[in-house]
Amino acid sequence: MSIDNSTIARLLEETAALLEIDAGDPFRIRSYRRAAEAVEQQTTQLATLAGPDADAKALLEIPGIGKGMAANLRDIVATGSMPLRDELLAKYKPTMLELLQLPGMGPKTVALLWSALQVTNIDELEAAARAGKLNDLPRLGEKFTAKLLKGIEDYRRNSGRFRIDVAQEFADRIAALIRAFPGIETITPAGSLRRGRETCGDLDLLVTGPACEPAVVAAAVEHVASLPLIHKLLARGQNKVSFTLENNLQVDVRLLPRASYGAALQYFTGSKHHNVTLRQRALKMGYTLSEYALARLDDNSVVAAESEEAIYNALGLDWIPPELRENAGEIEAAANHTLPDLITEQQIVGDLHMHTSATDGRDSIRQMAEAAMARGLRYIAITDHSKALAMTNGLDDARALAHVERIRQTNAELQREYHGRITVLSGIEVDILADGTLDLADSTLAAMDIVIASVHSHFTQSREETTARVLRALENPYVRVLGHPTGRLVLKREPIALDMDVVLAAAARLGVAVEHNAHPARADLSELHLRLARQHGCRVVVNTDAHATEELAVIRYGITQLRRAWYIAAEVLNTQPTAEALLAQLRPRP
DNA sequence: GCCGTTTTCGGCCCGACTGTTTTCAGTCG
Repeated sequence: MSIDNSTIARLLEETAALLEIDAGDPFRIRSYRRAAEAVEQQTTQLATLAGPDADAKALLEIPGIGKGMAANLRDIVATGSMPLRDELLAKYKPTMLELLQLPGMGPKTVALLWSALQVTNIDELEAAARAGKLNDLPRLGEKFTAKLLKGIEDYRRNSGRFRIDVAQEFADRIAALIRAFPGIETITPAGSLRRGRETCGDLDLLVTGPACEPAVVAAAVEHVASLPLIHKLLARGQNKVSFTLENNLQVDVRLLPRASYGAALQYFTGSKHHNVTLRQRALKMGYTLSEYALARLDDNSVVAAESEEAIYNALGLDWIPPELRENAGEIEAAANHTLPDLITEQQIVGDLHMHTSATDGRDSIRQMAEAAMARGLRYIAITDHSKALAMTNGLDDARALAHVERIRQTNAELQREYHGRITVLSGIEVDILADGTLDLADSTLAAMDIVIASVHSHFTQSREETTARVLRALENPYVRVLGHPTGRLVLKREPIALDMDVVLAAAARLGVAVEHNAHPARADLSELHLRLARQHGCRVVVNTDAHATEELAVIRYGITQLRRAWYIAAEVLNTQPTAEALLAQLRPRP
């Protein structure tokens, strides 16, 4: 099988890190990093673009890829490596790259430890530190050693990122504690939480208000540094406090004056690459951009600082929604006034995937419907499990048909009570069996408004087998939605079990809608797949897959992913105003 | 190694914090 984009990106990133240890030209290193990111963001497979019979110019179209990098990419596709990487690996050990993950360890220190003590991996580093050998080296005293040993311990115990909903919960709790201090008015989570990434490596909280003015900020810093839920205080400066929580989530709190709120929000929201490009743009215009202000280079006078919008506008740009700030073309679009009107949570008026107490859900049909109505939805589909999922009390043909009757009845009652404000569609989530057939009879499926087909079992199949199975299921004319297509868990970096390129193309051709599951634990379509789905012209629905009324709230996370992938309302089917309009957009039933 | 309202050379983002320093290098975001 040919090499995939994320592997290529990893090799480039690895080369950049090795070059750094080798004290290579910082700008050359940056270009390798930039190329790695560009590769990661491509939706087309580079193996084909850089293959032997590909158009030589295709690679050069990608920003950040020039002549030299294109040659590297062709080498990687042909041989699985490239000369510079091989050369560096002959000199250094690949395990040295892991040392860079430890706090306080950068390329210079890794290089120093290697040349002085021949340290090549974490175990050797720990042994050297415990033996006190580090203290003889310049810059590395007792404090450094102690910090490093703790860092190694933490790294071994937990080197993960946190799901966005978990990070959000802690952000809310910490914000409530900080707000107790008089003179604090606004607390905004910035960083990857504000940008809506699937996971957060750490938490950035931006605090402002009268208590954050320079003359008095020390007291507020003291308050933050002594919060009860701090597990370990990492750093505390004039206006910054860093600490970890019991679960090892790192929190950075910054207290900044109101006058520079917009600049700070812009700066700490990132992403890093977005900010770098923005600052380059500022320089070209004779400005300098920092966390305090956009200022003129010549006399340092402030051009904009209080609001993000003022800063972007002064740079000749429309305000850019945080979800798009990844340096993936959003700055050009903002300059040309072609940023899309991203889809919003309010535009989603239906949810086509949820479970009830008939199978493994917690609440009744009526409870789910009323909760949905309270959230402003106009239609939902009840889609309980079918029999193959025995542990969920899945429905067989007879129970499924009886359940449809109950859904219809409940719908009729609700229609009367609420004068048509909510419509409950009847549906089912059927399992795609190992051979690609479904576990309920077609005659049963014919009774459903919505049939979602999902892969739930037989994960021992190969990627090719699973793909073939899904393709066969899509051929069943009753299937209208492909449910959580990848079965992916966000924090488990398992290889995707499906060839999504093939699956999405088939779904588009057959008119089967593809579900983007909104729950962060099951966020099936990654941003990359969402972009791919759009390229293929897929119909997309965003669903909660709720198993209880309160889970309907997770829709916001699904919307965020859609926004990050630049979706507008027209591209998502459950923005259709009514259940009838929605059904008309789905694959026609036989 | 990339790139061009500085276009084939000479640029390439900014500031805070830490430790072990008596003026700063390295790391981090």
